[in-house]
Amino acid sequence: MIDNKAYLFIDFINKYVTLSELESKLILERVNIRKYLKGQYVVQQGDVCRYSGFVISGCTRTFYVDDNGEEHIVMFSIENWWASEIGSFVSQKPSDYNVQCIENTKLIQLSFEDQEILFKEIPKLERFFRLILEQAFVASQKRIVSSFSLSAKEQYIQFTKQYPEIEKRIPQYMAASYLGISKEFLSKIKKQLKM
Amino acid sequence: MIDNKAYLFIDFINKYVTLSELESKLILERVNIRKYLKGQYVVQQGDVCRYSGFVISGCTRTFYVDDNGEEHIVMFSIENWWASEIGSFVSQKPSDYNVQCIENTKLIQLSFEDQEILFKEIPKLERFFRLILEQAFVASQKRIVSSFSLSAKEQYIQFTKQYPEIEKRIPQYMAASYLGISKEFLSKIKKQLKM
DNA sequence: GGAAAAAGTTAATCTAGATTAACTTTTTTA
DNA sequence: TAAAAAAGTTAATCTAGATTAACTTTTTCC
Repeated sequence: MIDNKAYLFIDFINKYVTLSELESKLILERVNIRKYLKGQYVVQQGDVCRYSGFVISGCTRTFYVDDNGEEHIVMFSIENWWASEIGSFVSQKPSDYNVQCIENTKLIQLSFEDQEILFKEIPKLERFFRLILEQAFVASQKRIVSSFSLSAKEQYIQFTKQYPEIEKRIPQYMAASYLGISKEFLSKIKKQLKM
Repeated sequence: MIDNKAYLFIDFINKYVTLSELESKLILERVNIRKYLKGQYVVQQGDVCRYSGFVISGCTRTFYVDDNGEEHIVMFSIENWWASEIGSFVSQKPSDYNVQCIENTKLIQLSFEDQEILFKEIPKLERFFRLILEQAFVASQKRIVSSFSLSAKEQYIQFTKQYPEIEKRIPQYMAASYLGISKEFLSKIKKQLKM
């Protein structure tokens, strides 16, 4: 692994733990950069997620297709965030979700096997992932609470405040899907908010 | 720390990583057992969660009280599970949630400071918590998807299948709160399911 | 640059689940 | 063991948001 902004990944890890030069090198030797075009899939429902992915540039959505064929967006990932299907990655079992690029996207990828090797070589990576997961879990719990305690309008406002960069980059119907409301109703909400 | 079923905690950790005798001893020296009566609070909204807690016996609920004074249950914890407010514990900032015992409950508690010391003494504990958090995060994501893609009735059925032991032990209105529906509507659903 | 596709809007109608309120059953406790 | 409190039920009414369908605007791409 040579250039290509892979250092962004190292910088990100360094926000949580301190990597030595050698450790950074060991990581960069194991990761691959992969480019996807808008619309392409990183993981498809039913496939095993072989790589965990860190977004260097672009944007992905993780979504579930239910029995009625309807899509439900679980998360978006932009620069400096994860874009993998953790459930499938850690169990190496078929994924329940799709991960699709909604912009041209550049990912840093690390295979399950290489990640395990790196955990042995650099135990503090365990700490890094623990800290990341703590954050992710807390955010996920918060989203559940919001969906129970706020109206659709309040949830939309919260979403725009919490993730303004994401809201600007995604089509409106995807925001609706993320919030668990119909696109028509989100349209109505936005109209109300303008007035 | 002497007896009192604290070994359950060690057994639980050993499901994820392998502890030596010495390591087990180091952990047991740091933890405390604490007993709570039904109704008592382990953490109150606004307080900092000083201890992470592992349930030896009993049951807790973690809930949020919204601006209208309504309670929303985020999770239940029974034997062999966590009963702490992770968001507050890891940041050592005031908690958004209450953790209350809904049965007489015995917890293994570990202070934030002691946990950090143990992470240094036993780095594989980082791995243990990473693995636990992966599970918790995946379950949390799944709950979000269910709330979007299933009807209240389907969600209730899923809940009873996924957590039959919990469903048996909690009052029905708490199950409704966990599912994000009114107790009256859950009553209706249960009636339908009986016929 | 124009046609087709994708995204967004509007309005009418519908419905899952909330709310209210009166009531019954179960549990707790003095 | 009785009365008070907590939990659960039932039914009528209400509403946030879904659905449907026709339409407009924006984006894509030959």
